[in-house]
Amino acid sequence: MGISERREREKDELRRKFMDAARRLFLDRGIDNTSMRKIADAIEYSPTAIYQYFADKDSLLREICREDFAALHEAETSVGEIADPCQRIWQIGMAYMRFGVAHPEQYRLMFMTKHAVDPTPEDIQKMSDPACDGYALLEQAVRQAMEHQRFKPAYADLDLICQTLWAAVHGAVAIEITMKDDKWLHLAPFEERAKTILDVVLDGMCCPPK
Amino acid sequence: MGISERREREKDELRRKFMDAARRLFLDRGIDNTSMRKIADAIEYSPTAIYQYFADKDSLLREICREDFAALHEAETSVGEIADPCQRIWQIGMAYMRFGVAHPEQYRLMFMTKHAVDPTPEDIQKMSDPACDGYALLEQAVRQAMEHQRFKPAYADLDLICQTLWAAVHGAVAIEITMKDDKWLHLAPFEERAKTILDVVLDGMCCPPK
DNA sequence: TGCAAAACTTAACGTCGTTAAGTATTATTC
DNA sequence: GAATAATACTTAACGACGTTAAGTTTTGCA
Repeated sequence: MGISERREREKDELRRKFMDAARRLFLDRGIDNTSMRKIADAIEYSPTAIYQYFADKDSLLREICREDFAALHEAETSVGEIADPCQRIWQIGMAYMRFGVAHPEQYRLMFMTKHAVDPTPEDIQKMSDPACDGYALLEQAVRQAMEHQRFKPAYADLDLICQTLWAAVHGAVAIEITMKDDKWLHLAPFEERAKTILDVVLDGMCCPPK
Repeated sequence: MGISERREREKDELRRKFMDAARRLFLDRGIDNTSMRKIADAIEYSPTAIYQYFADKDSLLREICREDFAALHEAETSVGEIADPCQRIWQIGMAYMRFGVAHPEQYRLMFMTKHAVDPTPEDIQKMSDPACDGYALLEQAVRQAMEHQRFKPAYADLDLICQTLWAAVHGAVAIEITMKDDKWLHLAPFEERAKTILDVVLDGMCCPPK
């Protein structure tokens, strides 16, 4: 039964080619200027061939998005082990923001676009695993900091702390992505803004190690 | 010469009607589901009639956006005079965020969409006037707080402070707008998140009044 | 009343996402 | 090994989009 396996393999390969072509075009020409037709054309297939591999454009986008989440997660874990939990949060935040500005098109797709996705049970499991999901990773770091009493008494809600941190870094990235070319705004250099917001937020929430 | 004045008036009225119809549709059906054709149809004109009043769809969007900025500014000024400069910043921030979540489509257009606008000289003047522009209003409040030595010594750059505040509130609004319907996220109630991020950021940057 | 300009419409172009029908190619069955 | 069934892919088409060009009606003025 090696035949059907080869067929399977070929299908996977073509699927891969579609996704790679799509991602390439997204990055090169922007997501809005990338049509199904252009994606197919890039690998010399007819536009409708895509629909044997992806239900529609949104599904294709979602699959690419899924891979990007994995990439972000890797960027976040690349900070490695850091003893001080607050320092660790700081580094994760910086990794997040650097990823965002380095991959603006992906970031826009991941966090600035509404997707009507109903996550599969499998997704849900992955998402609560710090080894897979970026948010879970942050949660883990925050939980550690909480255990070491590194947050001021006013900040005791795990979700709220995480979402506050997330809002801060997301705001910084989103503003950079959307506004960096705007003439009328004198934005400070991004690294400076990124570091400042993390400093400020952590300074606002944390207390020194006992 | 009353005739040409009446004509002028009529042009303005029709222009208004196009803009009102456009905004109505944006709010009702979302910005992406609103086409030039539908806008024209809504007030019983042919699709191409619009192009006598607006160069293209983007121009129409920009004009609507301009009005929304005025509305946001009004929301921000409605907090009134508050003696304590940091309290004032807090209130402006809350007004900003409440505006954002109350008018998500507009907010998306205003702050989450890239516009390649070259501001006119007139625009530039308006934008530096706290009586017109929201960012200038924030800047003014921050400047006042600086004058009263309400920021920690580490935070002495006006632009950086403003942009840090902005990133925080923008992040909160943007996450709410984009993610509020996402199943897999347990977002805390918005008001809570909004208040927390302002508390945290101001707590991180400010020191008590001398 | 005739004419020029302005306001508006119709028709069209090239784009898009997507579906349905058709055609090759491949695997399976006799 | 030829006939049949399934798979993979293409062609053609639909209805929608933003926008332009050409045509038509309406209007103001001589």
